[in-house]
Amino acid sequence: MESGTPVARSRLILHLDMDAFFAAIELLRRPELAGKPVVIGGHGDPRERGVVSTASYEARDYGILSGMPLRAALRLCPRAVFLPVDFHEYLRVSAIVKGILRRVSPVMEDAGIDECYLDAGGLGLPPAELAARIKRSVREATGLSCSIGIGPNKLLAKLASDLDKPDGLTVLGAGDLERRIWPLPVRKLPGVGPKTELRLHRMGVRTIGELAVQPAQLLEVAFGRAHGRWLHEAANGVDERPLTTRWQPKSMGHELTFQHDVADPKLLASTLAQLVRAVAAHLRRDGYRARSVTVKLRYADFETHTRDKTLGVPSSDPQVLEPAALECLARFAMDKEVRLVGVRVGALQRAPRKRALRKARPRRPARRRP
DNA sequence: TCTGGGGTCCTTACTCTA
DNA sequence: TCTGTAGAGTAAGGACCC
Repeated sequence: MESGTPVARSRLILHLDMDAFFAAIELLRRPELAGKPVVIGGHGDPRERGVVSTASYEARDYGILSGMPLRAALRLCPRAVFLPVDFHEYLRVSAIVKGILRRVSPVMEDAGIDECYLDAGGLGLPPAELAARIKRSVREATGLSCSIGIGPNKLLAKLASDLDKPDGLTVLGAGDLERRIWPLPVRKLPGVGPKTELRLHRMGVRTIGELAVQPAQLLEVAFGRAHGRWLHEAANGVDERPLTTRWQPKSMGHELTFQHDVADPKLLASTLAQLVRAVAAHLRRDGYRARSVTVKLRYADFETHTRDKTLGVPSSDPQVLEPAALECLARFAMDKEVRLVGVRVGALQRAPRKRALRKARPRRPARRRP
């Protein structure tokens, strides 16, 4: 564990990350699986199409990682226990953890089902003690362990929480950027995925420290303005992003990967219609209307394309959304088999609130304009 | 031999309009 | 009236995150 004074001005941000969250919850429900390699993903059948959501630390020892095809995980460890994803249960536990955090500080950013940020400034407790208390509360309430990182901004707090996993607690202080962050591979930086990593490697940049000394202008030319600037600032530990305490959805969608590739246009259209109805129900449940509809197809060769349409009037009505989606579908080339179809609606607007529990009344005629 | 699903954000290209 | 252009809106794709 590290402790020291925060690197920059006044901010003190805490990042909490649950350890192997899905797998840990399943182990809690099935104690007999403790110590065994457990893989959570898809419907729990490793012969089906699907990927690994989370693997227990024992499964990770076999090289099983999140995002890996279930079939590949099965080959790496045929004796692993495969379980389906039980999202509802994970959401329930997630809400307990977030409730604990919100009671500590109202300035809390929900950053996914198993992680969040907290503004830990001005709470009157030394950072390490605060973190230890939170870890204890989470364990008492859920039986689960988490890792916590504390730093002067979201970026460094997140990197800190990853330095000592599982069940870790890291406070990054002055001088820790150069000593503890710069030696890390660039891939550890949020915003550096496989493509950016490869391009950086080709530039001879392998560590965050090597990235930090690249001229900002060079990175902006190579990666575009926004991304290039972020890479430069992030590598230097600079991150001014505020905590986002309220979240508004910008789009909603559903997609489905077929167990076997599909060539039948009727099956494709009926599947799309089902997905549209589900999305429309989602919109209505949450009180939104959408003005754009995007249909996505992934062909058997994994090539992925989208077609979209902007509606004249925002809607959550499946009778409006479905024809728009089918119109998009008709614009695709159908010369290859399809493995995935999806629909997403965007440009969301809040639907006017309905007066609930009121009996239907004859509608007042629309008022004439003067 | 394979590669889920739910999202966000950014870039580029194109079209329309003032 | 013609031409050039800036900006908004739209469309499509790519990269990334959990």
